[in-house]
Amino acid sequence: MAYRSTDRVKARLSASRQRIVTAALEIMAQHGYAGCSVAAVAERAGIATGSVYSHFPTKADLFAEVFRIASQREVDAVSRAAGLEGTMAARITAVIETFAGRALQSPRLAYALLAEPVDPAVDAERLVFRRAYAHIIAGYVADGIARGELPAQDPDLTATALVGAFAEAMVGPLAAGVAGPDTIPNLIAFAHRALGVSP
Amino acid sequence: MAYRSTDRVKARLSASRQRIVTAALEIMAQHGYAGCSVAAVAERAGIATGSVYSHFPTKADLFAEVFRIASQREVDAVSRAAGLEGTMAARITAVIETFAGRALQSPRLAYALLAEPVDPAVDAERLVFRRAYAHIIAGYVADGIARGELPAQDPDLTATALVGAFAEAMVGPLAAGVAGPDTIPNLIAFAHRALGVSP
DNA sequence: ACAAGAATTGAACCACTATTCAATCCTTCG
DNA sequence: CGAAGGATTGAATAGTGGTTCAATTCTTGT
Repeated sequence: MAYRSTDRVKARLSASRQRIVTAALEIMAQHGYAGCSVAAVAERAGIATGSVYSHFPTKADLFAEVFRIASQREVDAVSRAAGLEGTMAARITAVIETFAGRALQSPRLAYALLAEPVDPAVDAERLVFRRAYAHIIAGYVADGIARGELPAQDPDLTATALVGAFAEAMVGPLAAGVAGPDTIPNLIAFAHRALGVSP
Repeated sequence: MAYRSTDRVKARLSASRQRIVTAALEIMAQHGYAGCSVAAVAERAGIATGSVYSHFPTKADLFAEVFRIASQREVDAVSRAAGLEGTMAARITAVIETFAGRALQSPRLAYALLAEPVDPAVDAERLVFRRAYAHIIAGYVADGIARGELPAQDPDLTATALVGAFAEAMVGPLAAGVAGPDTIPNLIAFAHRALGVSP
């Protein structure tokens, strides 16, 4: 027994793995999923193509993780922003401003996460992403109903429908690169009506 | 000049083209876009693989047409149903019942039209489909505002957001194969609130 | 220093499927 | 009928890009 992997090596491996994920994220933000060949990711990470496969069994596994991380970031940002607010109206405003603001900041990445055609295995991760959003919003809706701020409704359906509404409303602007100045306020007004917040 | 294509031949060609489109639609309804290899379409149409290419320059062109036709069918059905109604509330109810009812009738096809990963060139056609829905709804919304049934709002944004909401609310049920019995009524209630129809 | 074994390389491989095309079959018309 | 040209065939081709693996380089413990 002349070799057993040591902490230093383990750290290097983990750093390498991290660099792969980061490289994939950067390429997605720049050229979308379409630009993410394994070779391109490896090159940007500064390793050989084949080395990707000592960290991830398949490309789909790599991008499932990439989507998971990127999505979590978005969901966390929205959750954090909305959590600071007290009323339902303020919360949903924060959700939309954060979601839309961040999407417009990184339009290519947002498009990849929301709508770009991807491998079916990766698409599954996208559904998780959308459900995570819906889950947060459903919590707020249930809360709002309990506090009498909102009329009776199915929190899950409302939340799912709102997530769809937000995503669809952003796809056009994301493709164009900019949103009209009223897009976000209009979307907020839509959401307030849909929730039934008292004006 | 010993040959010039005659009407009978032209009819046969056009019938053949039609059979290709129909075969593609049937396979989509059965196995989704994923099952639609050119070879599979040709076999179902009863012709050789290569013959597809004497009717369509590329697979993407074929499926752009297939999506266009299938989408138009859906949009027409919704438009027809809603057109029979007078009030905004009744119209949007008809839109949702028709859209959701038809989707649940052909879940695999609906999933392919709405959400399945497809070739980017075909994806573009999907956007046209969604915009066509939005356009119809935007007309109703503008009408509703003019008649004082709805509060002031941006008809295009409301319509786009509603289309996203409908699609998102259907994706789960389509994947599961069935919708809970309250999905459609709840979605109708959501849309009524979002539009601001007076109760 | 050296042997054992792990990590890395990157060019070759492979699977998949859209697309092509030489050969063949049909249709038209003199 | 026979020649001209179009339509059809389906096996071969080709482009793409994920995945593999023999060779090489690097690490570790004696």
